[in-house]
Amino acid sequence: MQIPQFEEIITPTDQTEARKASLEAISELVGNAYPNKFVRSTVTGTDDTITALKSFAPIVAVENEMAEIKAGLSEGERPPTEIKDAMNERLRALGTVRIAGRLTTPTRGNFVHLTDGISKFQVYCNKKGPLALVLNDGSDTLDEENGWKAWQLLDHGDFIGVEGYLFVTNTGEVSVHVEKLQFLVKAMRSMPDKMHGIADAELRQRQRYYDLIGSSLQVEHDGLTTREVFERRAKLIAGLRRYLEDHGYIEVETPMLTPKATGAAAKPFKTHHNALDIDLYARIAPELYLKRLVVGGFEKVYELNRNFRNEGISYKHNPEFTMLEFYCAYMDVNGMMNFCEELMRESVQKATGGLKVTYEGNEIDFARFERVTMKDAVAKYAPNLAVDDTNIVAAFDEHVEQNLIQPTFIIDYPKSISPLSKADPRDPQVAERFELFINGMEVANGFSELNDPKEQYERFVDQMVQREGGDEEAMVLDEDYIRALSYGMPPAAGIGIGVDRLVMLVTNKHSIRDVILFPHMRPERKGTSEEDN
RNA sequence: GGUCCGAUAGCUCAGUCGGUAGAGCAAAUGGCUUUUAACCAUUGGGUCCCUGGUUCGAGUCCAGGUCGGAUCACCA
Repeated sequence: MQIPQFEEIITPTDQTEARKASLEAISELVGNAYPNKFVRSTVTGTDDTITALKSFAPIVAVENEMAEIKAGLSEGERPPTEIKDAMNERLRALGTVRIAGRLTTPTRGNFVHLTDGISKFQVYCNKKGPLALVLNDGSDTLDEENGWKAWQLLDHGDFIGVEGYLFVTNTGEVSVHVEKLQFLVKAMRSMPDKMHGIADAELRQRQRYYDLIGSSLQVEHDGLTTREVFERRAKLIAGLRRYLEDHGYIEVETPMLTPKATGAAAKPFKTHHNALDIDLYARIAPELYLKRLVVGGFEKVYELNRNFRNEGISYKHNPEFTMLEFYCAYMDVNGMMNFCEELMRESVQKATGGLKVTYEGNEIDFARFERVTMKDAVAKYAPNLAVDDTNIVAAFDEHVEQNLIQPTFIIDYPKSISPLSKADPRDPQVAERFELFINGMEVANGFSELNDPKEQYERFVDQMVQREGGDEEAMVLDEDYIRALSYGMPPAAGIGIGVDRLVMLVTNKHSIRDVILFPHMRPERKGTSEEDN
């Protein structure tokens, strides 16, 4: 086995060497340069994160008042000392603060900013002191000389913890005047460009941590920072969960490793269980498991987790993607569309604060969802095309899909391509099924669930025949699912929602890889030709 | 998988007709020490993605490959 050397992973450069030297010098001053903890103050009432402190009302008030005063001053004129003194008295009354974070600016001079990844807080250090240096055992000594020495050994990107009092600067920024300095960890590599962040998409995705650092240090932004994209993603997902919980749905987890890959039309990943000596497949959909639970009496059930499909990668496809799937007993396809609209409205509102989002120049309005039959949609966008049951889906894909910008439910799918869906009572060739399209992307797929075990069996058999005929994505017969249905599944509607795509829409990201923290990529390879085996 | 585009310093990017490898930020050294992306001066830093070819000479031209991006196909 070839184990790479540390230096092969952390390739020495002038930057790493300089930082190594600075780390050694700091170790001489403080002992172990990797302390185990830093306890933050609770001036804000809770843990004083930088974000909490930055948005703390008394601090915001001082900054706002200073901004007003400064607006009345001429360029370069300093605010009156009495006013500043009064403010500083208010700030000092808040007590001693202890905050920690990453240095966002090189330490040339007395001022630096610390960030917690979201907000920045300014920190001031004066070599005239009083300044204490905290040693690794937590003890500290008043020692301006060593304290200032340590301060100057700090590098852009290091983590420090500081203790001190709050004051306002001439430019009106509330800052911490450092009285005690504790070194927390050294950043051994240089930080990203502060104006541009990480522009290289490959670097951004392979080293998301570096991208996140870069976006937190970056001075100016167009659109959301990487951090904000994933916070918005979390809010959207929390909103989805909240809405379902509030409406009586229960969250479950069904197998990711399954003996049969079925419940959707897709190619699976295959793996092997050694102890049982059986092949298993990463699930392509949780659908059939969730409906087994409806049989068992879970009337409202949902699962929000990953599906895996062994197919191409594109701006809207990642091999593993997050799907929200849920089922509701006694509901049909129309009830499900209504519920889906409300669910999306609530969640989008929670994530973005509104119902309208701008996506690649289009304004998408989640307030209105249209419902159009597939036949009418094709007739509208390809009026001169003669369509029948055999070519309508192809015609739809080719001529209609990319035109559906505003939220649109396409309804009345051919039954032949909907093997788990009930037929429309008015037309046996049509399925009670919809797909939701937004900005030309399929975002959701739902239907009235077929619950007649005999008919479901026959639909599976049709699929198996197509499979034999070479359609690798035709569904696999699941015998236990037929058995489950034979115990009786109440009428029910179900839906699958592509969460990543919904996140793309609310974050204005063109690529699914920008809304997945660690998207799938080919393994990195060294540029040399020496690798073999 | 097809087509098009790209890869140069830690990061962001220039590099003209094929003729000694460049800038800004970051880093080092010295100065400054209430500053708001970039204070001043000086210095160091390169497998120009890899392999091969053409040429007196290749970052630059050619071929093959690697990785990435866009797009098409398939899928959600």
